[in-house]
Amino acid sequence: MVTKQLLKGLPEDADLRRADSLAREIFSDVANKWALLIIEALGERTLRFNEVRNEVEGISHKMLTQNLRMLERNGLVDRKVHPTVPPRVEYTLTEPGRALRTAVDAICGWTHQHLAHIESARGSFDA
Amino acid sequence: MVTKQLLKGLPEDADLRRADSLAREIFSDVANKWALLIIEALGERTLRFNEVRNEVEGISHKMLTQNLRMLERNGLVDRKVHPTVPPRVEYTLTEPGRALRTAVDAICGWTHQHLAHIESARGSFDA
DNA sequence: CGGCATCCCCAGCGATACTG
DNA sequence: CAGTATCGCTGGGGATGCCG
Repeated sequence: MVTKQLLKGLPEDADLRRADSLAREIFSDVANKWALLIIEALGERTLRFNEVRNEVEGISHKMLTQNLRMLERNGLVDRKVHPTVPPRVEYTLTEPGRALRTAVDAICGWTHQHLAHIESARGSFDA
Repeated sequence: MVTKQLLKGLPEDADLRRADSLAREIFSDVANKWALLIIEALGERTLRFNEVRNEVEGISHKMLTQNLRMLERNGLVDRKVHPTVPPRVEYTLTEPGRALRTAVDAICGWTHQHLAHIESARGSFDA
């Protein structure tokens, strides 16, 4: 199984341990609400900072910068600064970013497909 | 696009607005590190509370209960209590839970496939 | 064993303001 | 317009202890 190391941890080989802890780190970076929503918002497009902000409902200026930095650092988004005045900064998904987006799409799709089931499950549970 | 409403929000129809806010809520529930790791840990298996705890590195007792409750409430995991002493509580993914798991698998797979790329991207960025 | 409640603390986040 | 910095709060989450 491809995820074995991510979950089990504690392989004996030192290189594997390093790779695994790196994988955990990346997973933690990426598996959070804002990061996923930003990736989904970017899609195939190139957006400016405030355009992303408008696409991602409820995100604060600060959270957006933080997450964009993190995604840039991990090579998931490309940040292009145009040296104009006023500044113009454009964000685009890189190839790895687009690859991850298909997984995010799957989650979004899943969410919509199971809305009804979940709503009724909640109904039963809350009773 | 299947995710349009999740991202754009503000549809004019009242029912759509409700559905969309519900979708956002579910997405926020599900798109977090611990929930995804728990789903991945369960996989096709049935695990007891402390077994899940052992599979999910670093999760606290409290976080595990909270997330399991949340997943149960949303109908993603089934919780079965055996009235024995000491108690025995088993958790299993429901059908929707297993469906979501394929998306989580994709993320895990993606993580491993891009380890090298990400590591080098970090190297450049940090310089 | 698993769950719930309580306490407590720190990091995460929002708000605000200032720079290029 | 975009980014950084600072401040202040609140709530997330860890630790602990007690029940069924």
